[in-house]
Amino acid sequence: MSIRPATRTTTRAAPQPKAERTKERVLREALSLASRVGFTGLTFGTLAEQAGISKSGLFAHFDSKEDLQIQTLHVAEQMFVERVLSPAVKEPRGVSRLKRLFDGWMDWIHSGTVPRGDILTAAAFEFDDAPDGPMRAAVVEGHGKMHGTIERMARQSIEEGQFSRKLDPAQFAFEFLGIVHAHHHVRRLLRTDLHARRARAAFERLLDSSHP
Amino acid sequence: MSIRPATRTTTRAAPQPKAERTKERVLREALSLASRVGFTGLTFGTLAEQAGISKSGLFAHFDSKEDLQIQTLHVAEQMFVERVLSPAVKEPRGVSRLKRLFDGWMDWIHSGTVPRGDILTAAAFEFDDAPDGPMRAAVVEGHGKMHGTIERMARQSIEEGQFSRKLDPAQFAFEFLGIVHAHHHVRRLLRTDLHARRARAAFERLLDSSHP
DNA sequence: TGAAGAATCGCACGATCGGTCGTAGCATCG
DNA sequence: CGATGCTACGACCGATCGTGCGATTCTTCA
Repeated sequence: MSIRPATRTTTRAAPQPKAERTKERVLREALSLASRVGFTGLTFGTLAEQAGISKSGLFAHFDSKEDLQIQTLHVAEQMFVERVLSPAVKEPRGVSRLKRLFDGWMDWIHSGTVPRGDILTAAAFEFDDAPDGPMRAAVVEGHGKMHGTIERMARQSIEEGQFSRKLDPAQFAFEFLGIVHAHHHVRRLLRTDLHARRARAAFERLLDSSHP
Repeated sequence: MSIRPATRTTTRAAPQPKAERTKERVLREALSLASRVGFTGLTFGTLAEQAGISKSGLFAHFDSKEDLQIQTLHVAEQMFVERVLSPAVKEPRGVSRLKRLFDGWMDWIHSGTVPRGDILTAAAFEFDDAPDGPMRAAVVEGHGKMHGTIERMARQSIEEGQFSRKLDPAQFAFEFLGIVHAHHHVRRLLRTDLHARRARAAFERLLDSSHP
């Protein structure tokens, strides 16, 4: 929200509070809309309608649809950090931190508040076969960061003696993300929460076979 | 290919070979196109261009875009059965059959021929958040069949004494499909084949922890 | 070969998309 | 308070989408 648009290259003026307030409101609506219809379905027309603003009025805040998508994605990432990552990092390093991350992620997926569902994983699914572009790059970068974070946590678990020294942290991260993504996918495809326990069981199995 | 369109409800006439030849060719092009741009990107305009036929000429074979998508999907499913499922079922029941299924699936994903990549998993990803409709229903049905098949193979592995009696076949199927889907996703997102070995390692780990 | 009917085409439609532009109103600040 | 310039608006554009329709060409078979 505090990101200044790249177009504001002229003598940086003092913040225009009015603009920032509307932009914040619009981005909130954009997040809600994108979590229902995806980032591709995040249309200027529908967003304008939902935010109670004119279509062309949106262009005062976003240079293009791509710009709108990326800014909305960043808001979502910020929320993910606040709600999932930060609480996890407060746990002591090692397995308990990994467990907290997984639990928090599950809660994030099933959260009743905006954004509904795991909008970041949804974005990754949506843009994995998209042509190159800033949005795809942003999604790939987010995935890389997440993979790195989990890998690091796995490595720390080895150092703490909770994971076997033979464990490959990158392999662990791949499987961790795989479980989350598989759950996300089945949940959306079958429109049921029944598979949360399957994901948990898979995670437990992953932890079991990682122990020394 | 042999599917007679539902519209042909009048006194079933003798087959019109010309139409069937064209339709077969068009469906081949549709499969190629859909594996590159997805089923949503499978457009009458671009398909017409690629197949060397006029846009309106396509409507002689397909009632609507949905009809086109579903028929293309069925062709892909048929190919999957021929190339992956049938060879696997030729193996003796039990673990070897499961291994053959997994290996065949991996080969199918990396196959250089049309369709490129796992178009069925791609369809599942594409329509998991789509509004209800015939195409989504077809995708869900395909997923259900696949899940059931793997579940059955896991159950047979238990009966053969190769899997532990405590194993939950449905959990096994969830994780099997999860590995394939995770691989598919990462492969598309990062545009690299490096993660095939990660998927294989995950599958080996799944088998290991399923043994009695 | 010629008639019947299927296969295909050209053309146009209404909707929706991302995006532009000129302008009016209003918030901000000297 | 009044000038400045940001914010928001309505109208509009060109492209593309799925689809309908009447005309035309080609296949098939008696």
